Parts: sequence; C-alpha cells; structure tokens
Amino acid sequence: MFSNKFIQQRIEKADILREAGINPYSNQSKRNTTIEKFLNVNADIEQKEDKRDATRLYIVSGRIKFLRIMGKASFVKIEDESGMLQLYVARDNLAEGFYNTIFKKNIEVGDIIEVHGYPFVTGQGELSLHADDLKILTKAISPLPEKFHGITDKEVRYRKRYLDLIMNTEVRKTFQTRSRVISLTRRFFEDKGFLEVETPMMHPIAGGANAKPFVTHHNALDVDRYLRIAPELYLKRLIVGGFEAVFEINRNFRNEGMDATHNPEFTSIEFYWAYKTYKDLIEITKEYFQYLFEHLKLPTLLPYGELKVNFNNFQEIPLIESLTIIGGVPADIVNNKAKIIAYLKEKNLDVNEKMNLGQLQGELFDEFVEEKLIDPTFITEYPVEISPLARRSDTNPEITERFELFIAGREIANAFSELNDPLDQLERFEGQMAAKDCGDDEAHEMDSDFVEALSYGMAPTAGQGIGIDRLVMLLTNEHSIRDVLLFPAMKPLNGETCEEAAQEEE
RNA sequence: GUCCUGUUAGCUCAGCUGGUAGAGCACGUCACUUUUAAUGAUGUGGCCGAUGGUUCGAAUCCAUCACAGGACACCA
Repeated sequence: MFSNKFIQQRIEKADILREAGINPYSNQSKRNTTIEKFLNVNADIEQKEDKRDATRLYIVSGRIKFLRIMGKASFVKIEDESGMLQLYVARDNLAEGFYNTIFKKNIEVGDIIEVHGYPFVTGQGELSLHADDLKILTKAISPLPEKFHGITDKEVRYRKRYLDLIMNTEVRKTFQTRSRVISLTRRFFEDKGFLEVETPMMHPIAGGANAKPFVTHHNALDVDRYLRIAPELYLKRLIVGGFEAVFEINRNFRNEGMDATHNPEFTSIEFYWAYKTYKDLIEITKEYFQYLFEHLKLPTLLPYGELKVNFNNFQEIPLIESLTIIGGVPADIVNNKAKIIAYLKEKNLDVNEKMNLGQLQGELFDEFVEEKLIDPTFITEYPVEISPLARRSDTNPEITERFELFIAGREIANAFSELNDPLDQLERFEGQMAAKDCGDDEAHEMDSDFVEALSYGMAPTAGQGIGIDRLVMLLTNEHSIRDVLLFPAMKPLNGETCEEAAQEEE
C-alpha cells in the first residue's frame, strides 16, 4: 500500500524522529490559541516601534502548507481550521542542533506541528510568529498535491474529500454554509413552535413520493424493508395523533440515476402544520427565505452562475396560467388531451399517449416553463392526477391546493394542503395502483395503514418539503449536488458490479 | 441509458501526420538569517487507465472495457 518512493522516504523520516526520541504522532498538544485569534489579537503589533512584542507568548498548531528554507532561517506557513499563519523559524532561536538535524531534514510540507513564539511583523509587512520552540504532532507520510495548482481533478476531489478540504480551503466555506443552513432551518421552525421528530428510515411500504426505493432485508423478521423515499406519511400520522406542528430534517433515498441535481441519498426538511393551508405555507416560505438571507448575510439579489435571482421578487401563478403566460403554450390546448399530445409531437418531444390530462399538463410545464422560472415562483393549483396526497380545491375538484417553489429554473420545495378525507385518499391510492398496472413503476404504493390512520380524523393540515441540497447549491452558487455533499455517491473504483461478482462466484 | 470529451511522474500539465517519455511543482544533495508559488545549482522519479488489434515499430491509429466530467434522456 505504501510502496511509493515518496511515501517510503517519509516513513524513514518518521523513523529517524523516533530514533531521536521524538514521537511523530504525539497527542500532547498545548495549543492555546487559534490562528484567527492570534492574528486578530496581535493586529496592533504593526503600530509598535520595533514591530514585535516578545512578552506575548503563544502556542499555535497547524499543517505545514509552505516551507521556505533559506539557510539558517526559514519561513513556514501553517494552517488550522481558522486560517493561515506565517512562522519565522531561525536556527539560533531553537534548541542546539534541532534546526539542522530535525527541522530541516525531517519536517516537511503536510506535517502537523506545534510552535511556541511571539508575534512580530516581517519586513514585508506580514504579521507572523517568531518561533522559539517547535515540535511535530503528526507526520504525514503521503505527500500533499502540488502547492499552487492544488488538486483540480473532480474525481479525486470527491473520492478523497479530505484532500480537497486540505488543498482547497474555500470548499470548507461551502460546507460551513451548509451546516448553517441546516442549523438555521431547525431554529426557524423551532421558534415557530414546531417539534422536531424522527420517523423510520426503513419502511414496510415506500410511500410519500413517486420513486423507486432501495430494498434491504430484516433477518429476524424475514421481511424486506425499503429505505424511505419520503417521511411524509409518518409525519401525517403524527398529526392524526395530535401533534400540530412537526418537522423532520433527514435523508431520503431514491434508487434512481445520478446527475448534477440528483444523489441517491439526499437531505430534505418536511414540515406539517395543522389548521393551516397551502396559502399559509407560501407566507411562511417567504419568511423562511428572509430569515436565511438575513442570518447568512446574503444579498437579496443573489448571483447564481450567469443568473441573478431576486429574492425580493416572489411570484405566484397557477400552473395552467404559467403554461400560456410563461411557457407560450396556446391557451386553447392546455385543457385538451389530444391537442396537448399533438402540440408535444409538433415540438418533437416524446409523448406517452397513455398519460392523462394532468400528467400531460405536467409535461408541458416541465418542457416549457420550469427552466424559465428564475426569480422565486410559487406554481400553484396542480392537477389532481399528479398530486395523489394533496387536497382537492373546494371550487374545482380537478385541481389541488398545492404549490411547488421554483428558483433559478429548479424545484426547491413542494407543498400542499393535505388530503385528509380517508375515502378520497383510498381512491387516489387505487388510481395510483391502476397507473402502476399501466406500467408506471413509480406510481405511489397503496398504504392502507395510512388510510386507516386518516380514518380516525386528521385535522386540516398543510405540509411542505424543501430539498436542502438544492437549496444549499443555490445559496453557495454551486452547480453540482456533489459540491454540496461531503461524500457524494461514486461508482466503485474496481469497476466490478454485483452482477459480475455473482457470475465469478458461480 | 445515449452522445461528446478526458485518463501520461505524488500533483498540474506538454507530447504534431506512429520512430528510445518531457516541463513546472514536490522530493534528494549543495548554497543562502526577512521570504510570499522564495531563489540558484544538481540529481532521482513512468506498466503513458485496462485488454486486445493494426504495424518492422504504438502514449500516439483502431476496437472493447473501466472510471470521470459535460450534455441529453429518465427522475423531483
């Protein structure tokens, strides 16, 4: 494993350190400040007459990123989580012999060291640490990538995220923002009186969305379980049980393709709010974005790639109207199945003629409207056929009290007034079963336990899901979901699939 | 799933219409006590993604495969 010449060389150096009585993996750290604090606290050194204060003693630690040995003195840049600091290491300030035999020969870029010293400003004007003692904490036996170009190969960056984080420190910012978004989301809903809950990740029936699940097996019970594709049906059971505002932030799993906006496991928040409707959700969503932008100190005119997204310009438009107004689809066809099919064909698009009107309207939306929705837009009033869990509109039973929020051409949230009529829900599930029989293998599963729960009465409720990964992409100006996931899903490197392995065993 | 592009030293990359494999960084040795990707000298380092084929000869041409990136398709 460690046959590489450079690694062998470094292992030898670690051995030399051991022979000199130095532990190359010491855990006796005495660090008493972070680099950021050191730089802030000592910013006044610049003003002092001799640009130094030998009475201020600090112990800092970090990984060596740059090493400039200039004979009897060296400049070293070390980095900790908070920042980068230059050290001035001179032979005569260290213990006798240490500089020549230990420091110059056996300590190198990539190693993690601890340094004692005082602040001073160099001739070039950089606040630095004047080292009077130095020890190694951790020997790195693999060399770091090239110091200037770093590591640019996306594959290596995803597979070895730790190297990416070492070499491309701006990547840390993305994940710090991600952490902030999740933390702020939690606080926002807690402050509104929502209760955070945890529902099962292993479901007997994969429900709450239309997607293919991952299957696993419970040995003791000898039953298959599905990794959840959505927590929706469990959260609504809690509303039946009397909780009036609940949310869950966690992973969903969908056994589908991977691309710039899809990872097989992804994070979402779902929240359910009794005695509210989807109209209330539109309001709380606007408030939520305002809250995020305030606390993340983001400009409301947010750049996203080539786009500028105006978060002061929330729009709201029913789906059917969006087809004509935004999508440019002629108004006389949007409610006619045959005309839609003809229109799609005319535009050279694949059409499944088995689709019902609602599904076809959804197709039109996906083709002609979605990518044009740049500023945040609530598309409302979805056809009932493509909304199996949403409440029908009281004025038009063909549409539901539902919206999806689109930003920068992507769906960010999905929300509706919940269907709480158990008989209607049963009928919708049956409709989905029929669709499944017609070959729609992503149609919703029948969940009679859930229907039974509804039969005890679920207060009128509105619920919403927000894709956290896509939201973070938007807020960090990243264009691949892999750049907002610390460890995105990757194909195995040996290239052997299960099928091939099974064949070999035979 | 389809198409396009890529895969050469630890890293970043050259390598023409086939003719003994190159640079910078890193590393080794030497010089250098205020550098900023430090500098100067010198040296080590390669299964050219894998497997086949064409050829006297393949990093280079062809085929298949693997992985990645991008686009499209599928999918929230």
